[in-house]
Amino acid sequence: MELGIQDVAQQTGISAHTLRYYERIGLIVDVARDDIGHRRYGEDDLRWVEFLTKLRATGMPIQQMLRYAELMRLGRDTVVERTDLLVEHRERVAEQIAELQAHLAVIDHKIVNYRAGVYG
Amino acid sequence: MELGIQDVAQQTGISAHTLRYYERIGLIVDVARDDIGHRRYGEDDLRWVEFLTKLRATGMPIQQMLRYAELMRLGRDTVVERTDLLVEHRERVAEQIAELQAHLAVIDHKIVNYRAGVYG
DNA sequence: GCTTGCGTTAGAGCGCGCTCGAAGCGCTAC
DNA sequence: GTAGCGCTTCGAGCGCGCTCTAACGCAAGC
Repeated sequence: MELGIQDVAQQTGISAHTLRYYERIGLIVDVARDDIGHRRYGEDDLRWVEFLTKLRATGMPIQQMLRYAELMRLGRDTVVERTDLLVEHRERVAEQIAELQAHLAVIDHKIVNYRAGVYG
Repeated sequence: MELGIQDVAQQTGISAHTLRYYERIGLIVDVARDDIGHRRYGEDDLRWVEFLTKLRATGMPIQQMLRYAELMRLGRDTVVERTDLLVEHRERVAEQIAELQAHLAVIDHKIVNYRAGVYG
């Protein structure tokens, strides 16, 4: 099962432009090519891109995603470092969620006030 | 109780540069000046800036914050529209939190796998 | 054989939200 | 009086993550 760049774009929600950009900067590597030079993505590529979208959507900077990608390429010896990286990221995201919830409570409070006739 | 720009910067975590920028674009208006032209923030200003930080931290675009600021200036007739704006924003933030939590679960799963000796 | 359409590359440009720099003024300390 | 600091304005610059353009190639359809 091999996919063209538009297939991957459609399935991941990442534009073809951005997929090429990710490859250029090294976030995606070793994408196969067909006889006329067009990219052919395999299932592993698709899974990788999908994981990237999770990291990005949770606010991981591209530099860190690059580091993670590099560790993947270096093989299983890097599992501990990969785990550490993800754990650190998880903690930042958890904090971010907590902060969002706190701010949301303030906004909710404002909404309640407005509905109760407080005009300020 | 009046505050200089550095006081407000310190209390809100927004730099003096950014406070001036917010004023330039109209997010903050009618800041008093002392006899030599320096800004003097009152308590209302401080509360407003603090509310702005909540909106920003939850990802509200500056254009929308400007709209909200404008509605505030237009007085109590705009309470319904202000409420609508905040309710819409609240919903977006709630969605964003849900999405973050879903992505976090995937990352957690990856961490668990790594710790269980799954190397991929 | 020529148009249409999707792919390729390298590099420029963009939108957002700041962030900084330059030039100048007034106050305080020495 | 002069050095230094912190404030002022206005406009330019920046960092991030794309996003788009230009110029071209191949391949299928009419």
